[in-house]
Amino acid sequence: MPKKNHVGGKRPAKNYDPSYGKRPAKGGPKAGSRSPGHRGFRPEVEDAPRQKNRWDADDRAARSGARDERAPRRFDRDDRAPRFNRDERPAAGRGDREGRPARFDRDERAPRFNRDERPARGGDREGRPARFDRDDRAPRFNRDERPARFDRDERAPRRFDRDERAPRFNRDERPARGGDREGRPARFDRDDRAPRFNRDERAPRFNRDERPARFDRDERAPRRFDRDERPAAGRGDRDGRPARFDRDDRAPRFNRDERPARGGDRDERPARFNRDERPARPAFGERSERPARFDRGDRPERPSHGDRGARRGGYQPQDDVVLERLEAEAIQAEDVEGKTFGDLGLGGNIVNALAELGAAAPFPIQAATIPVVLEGRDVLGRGRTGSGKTIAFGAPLVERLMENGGGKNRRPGRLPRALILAPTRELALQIDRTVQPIARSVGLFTTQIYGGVPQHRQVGALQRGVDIVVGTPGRIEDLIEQGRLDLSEVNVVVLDEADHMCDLGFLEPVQRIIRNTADDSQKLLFSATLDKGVAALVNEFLENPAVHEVAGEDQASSTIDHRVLVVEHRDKDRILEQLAGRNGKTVIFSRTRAYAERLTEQLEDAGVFAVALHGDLNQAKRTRNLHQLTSGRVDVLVATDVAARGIHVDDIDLVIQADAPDEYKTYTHRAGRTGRAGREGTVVTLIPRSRRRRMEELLSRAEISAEFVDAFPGDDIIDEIAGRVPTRAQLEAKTAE
DNA sequence: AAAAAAC
Repeated sequence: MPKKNHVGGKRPAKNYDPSYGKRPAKGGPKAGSRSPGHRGFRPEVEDAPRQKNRWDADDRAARSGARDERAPRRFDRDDRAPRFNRDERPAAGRGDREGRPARFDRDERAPRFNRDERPARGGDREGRPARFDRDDRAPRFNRDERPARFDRDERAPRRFDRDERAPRFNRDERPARGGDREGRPARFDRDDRAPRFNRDERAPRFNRDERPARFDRDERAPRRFDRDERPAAGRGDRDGRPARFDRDDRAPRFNRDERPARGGDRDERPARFNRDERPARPAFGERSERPARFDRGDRPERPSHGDRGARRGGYQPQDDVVLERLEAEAIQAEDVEGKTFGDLGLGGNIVNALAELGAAAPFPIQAATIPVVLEGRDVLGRGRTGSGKTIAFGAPLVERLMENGGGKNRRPGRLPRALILAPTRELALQIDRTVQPIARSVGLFTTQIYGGVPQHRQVGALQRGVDIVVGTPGRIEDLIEQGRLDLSEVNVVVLDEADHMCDLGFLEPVQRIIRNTADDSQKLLFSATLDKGVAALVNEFLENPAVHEVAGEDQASSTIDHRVLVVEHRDKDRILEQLAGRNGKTVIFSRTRAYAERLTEQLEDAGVFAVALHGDLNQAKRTRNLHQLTSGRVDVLVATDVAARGIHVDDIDLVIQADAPDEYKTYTHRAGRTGRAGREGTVVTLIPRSRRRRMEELLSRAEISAEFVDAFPGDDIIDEIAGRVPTRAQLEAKTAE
């Protein structure tokens, strides 16, 4: 330290009084050996003549030395931090900070990203990997924002941030720097930093964080989005807990050991709570019967909404039990007119929160299920895509917690009392964005528990105490197994996309999770395609469920126009380009991740900005790319079925199925990304001639009628579907021909 | 057969 300061400082001894004055004074063996030999004495002796001599004679040496240190400051803030940190670390106490190196890496990362991205911007995209290009795109739109965001995201979340505040300054300054890069420092910095610091630090880093750098990125990005997307919500979490988050996270670790103890309490608490709070619950005895009934019937093969509505009570005997009740509870759109959320039994705060969310008056499915959920009954809700199911279960769920809660619910460390499960992370996030504001309006907290991001934040939130957990099965079960998530006091469980949650691969984890909730917890199952597939869950967990749907939800009342284009395989790419190169938000579905990826690149090459969404992307990219569409920075999203269900993006007016779906339910859900809340939309499915028959059958099962048309690149029908009005380029082209 | 869901 002193040496550096001295050399770098090239200033009068004043600055070094503390260390300098002492050394010579001590004159001890150590001080003497060091300082006198090298800089220790020089400075003082030279002090008098110093400045001049130095500037002249020592100039070069000093400067060279100084450069090493100063250059970094000016050019490379990244460098600086690292160096200073090095020196400081020992003092700071390495024990805890072995993790720090990570910071350095972060600093370096940004640069790296920039490098890759910049060239891309340059316009050499073609040469690069498809993935990079995508990343670049965002930059194009967000140039200014990205770099900054990445940096912020990475550090903010970290507990190290506090210590690293210096680095933060760097962040802020970097952006500017980014601009200057080209001129100079960029190269310098790169050479200096990355090689040395990174190599050494990286290895250790992996150990510390446990995760590779990539994971870190993922973790941070998501956060950033949270902020952007959930201004209110994001802060909501922070209002009470903000700065403490990091700290809290650490504590959790220590608490780990303590939790086991909790486990012991679980058995007791849950039981008591449940019994006391939900005495009204129906007896278990009936379970075995009802489920069975549900099992038999519901929708044997392909029951149609239309049929149902048309012939009430005309169902097969086995279905009668369920269906009859269903019919009895079916709500007519007319019945909803004039009703308010308050009329349905929701409190003022919740009603206001809903209004702020844009829900002024209840939709049919909401009017149908909210009162029943408030009664405490198990509910099966079926409302078509975009009909408002999230609020249908979210609002009454919060109201229920309020009724059963009381002040004791705010105590730190309280266990969650409601659980909402969703099949994808994006959907879980989306649900939370709706439920959180509602919960916050009455002082309740929610937290998201899903994979792909570090768990410490999630665990920290749980330890502080939350009322509603929203998440995906994997991470939830993981945390349960770790003893960090106790669902024993959960007395309301919601399964969104319930039928999908009963699919192979989901069912068992979901069952195990539900078994961790209170025995008599209220179960709410919702889906646009709710069918007998949920029998497995209904049989085991639901009691005398009320089944609700909205009458008249058939294609005749739909706002979606369905088309099928029969195309030659070789024409597929060009037709997709023609379709996607439109104005307006478009979602393209592919059957595989690889094709989604390839198609995204292909569209890029064709000049159509597009982003991908599939399970091969890290969570940061998934979140970011989806946000690109919602924010309007990009109009085209190419996705696998990860985006088929539940995802709501305003104003998607065209859904393109580059690959036809295999199941009618998949068709229904994909198509449901458009035509939401009564808006109009178009769904176009591309199929090879050989698939025509199969497609017709699928549409029949989905109770959808669509026009089949042979199409070739350039055909008017394609432009028509894309919503192009024959003007501009098109007219010119035709004129030219 | 694929996709999703933990690390």
